[in-house]
Amino acid sequence: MSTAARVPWQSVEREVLRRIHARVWPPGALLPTEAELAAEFGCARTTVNRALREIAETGLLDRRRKAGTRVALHPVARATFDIPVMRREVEALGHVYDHRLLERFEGPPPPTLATRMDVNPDRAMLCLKALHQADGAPFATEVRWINLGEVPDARDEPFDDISANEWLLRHAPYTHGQITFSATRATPDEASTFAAAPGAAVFVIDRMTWNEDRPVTQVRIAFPEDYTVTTTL
Amino acid sequence: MSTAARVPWQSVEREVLRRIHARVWPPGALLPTEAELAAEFGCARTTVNRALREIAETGLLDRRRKAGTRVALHPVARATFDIPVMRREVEALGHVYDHRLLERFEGPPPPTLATRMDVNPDRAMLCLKALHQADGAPFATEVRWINLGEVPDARDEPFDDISANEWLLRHAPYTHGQITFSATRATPDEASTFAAAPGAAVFVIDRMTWNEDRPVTQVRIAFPEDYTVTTTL
DNA sequence: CAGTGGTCTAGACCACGAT
DNA sequence: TCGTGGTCTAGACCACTGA
Repeated sequence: MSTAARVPWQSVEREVLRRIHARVWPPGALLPTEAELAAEFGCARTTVNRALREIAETGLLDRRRKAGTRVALHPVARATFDIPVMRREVEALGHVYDHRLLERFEGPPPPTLATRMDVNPDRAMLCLKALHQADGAPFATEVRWINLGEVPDARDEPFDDISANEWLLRHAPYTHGQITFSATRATPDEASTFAAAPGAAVFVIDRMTWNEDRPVTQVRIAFPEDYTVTTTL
Repeated sequence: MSTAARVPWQSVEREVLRRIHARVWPPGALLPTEAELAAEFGCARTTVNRALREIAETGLLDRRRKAGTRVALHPVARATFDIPVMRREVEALGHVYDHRLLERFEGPPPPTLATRMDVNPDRAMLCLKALHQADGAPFATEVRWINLGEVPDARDEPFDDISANEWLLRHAPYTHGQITFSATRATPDEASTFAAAPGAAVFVIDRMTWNEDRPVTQVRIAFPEDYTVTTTL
């Protein structure tokens, strides 16, 4: 057997993947039932189920009761990214992390943000503008709005020792969120911060989080042109 | 019981998540063992295992034999993106998809690409430049290199009816790949295609795939500024 | 060494959904 | 309707790793 593996469900997974790649089961093909595969591989159906479920999670298999398991016709590439805490990302690159709080005030959020977060546009939120640095050089800029109705303690936190992101992770739980990647032109502030030409491209990560149905925070992080987000398939 | 759920392992998952969010088990806290939780919830240990394993996959729990299960101290945001076939993405937006092959030739790859893909820089590859359109308007530009040593059939395919991506999905299996997101300035070609100012920002998806250890294809897809990639946490 | 999670098994019941 | 996957259970053995 070419697919040596100590863990049975993983060896089943490998063999199934091998057959898919080798076109033994081409796109659209119907696989044998779990029971049949269990008999073939000499293991319990539970083990086959675990293997097929893992593959189905990657989008390569399409499983439906009664219809059976098919090789996906349009295998969507499903990529998982880890969005680390900025400090850890910088340190993982071998640099010394530092951050500076550039500006801080309480005020009404911009109308578009109030709409996006579904908050009262007249209620003041806490706005923080910060700069993340690697070895003393600008690494990313951050503009953050915090919903003081949900996180009142933020008012008493200076955010000079600890970044807002790290503080929020510890003090303000969130149940779900949304992340958006995009490219845009640097604002004049960003361009000068990054010592880039006016109108240079920046990579933007926009992130909003909620605790149940209550908005917690929204942040826009801008990286200079050479920044990339990478993952493996 | 607030955590109603027909499926037991999912109700265990919800209850554990609830306790994490409610700081019953704050970051760093040690959870009871699987056996203890199984006794508390009145279910089999297998069921608790399934629930905790699912949570651990999101990065919220840290599990180790003997050490037990702990709430992660630095919960990395783990986001999964679906990178669909362009046709489907455009159609999902309610537009009519179309694509045009702009240029096609065989030649040696750029040196940087040959290095990245680890191919012989003297062996010709197939280069395709294409434009993806939504309702007749430019949606994205694509520059693709195909390794003819691995996919010789590509030479005989006109790529006028079917996009290279869709054709490759059907005819050239891949076992793994790499995806990189970045922001950069539009090339003059891209700027004129998108009717944007010279040097405008574009969002770039760079993707390379391998079949086992043999490089299959590399593609750079550029989107105009208003394009975003979004996911939920 | 010993405690904890990781996994396997055999059998069972059930929900979904194609026909 | 009834075949298929989804899940649960009870018990078991084992791999890893902290003390």
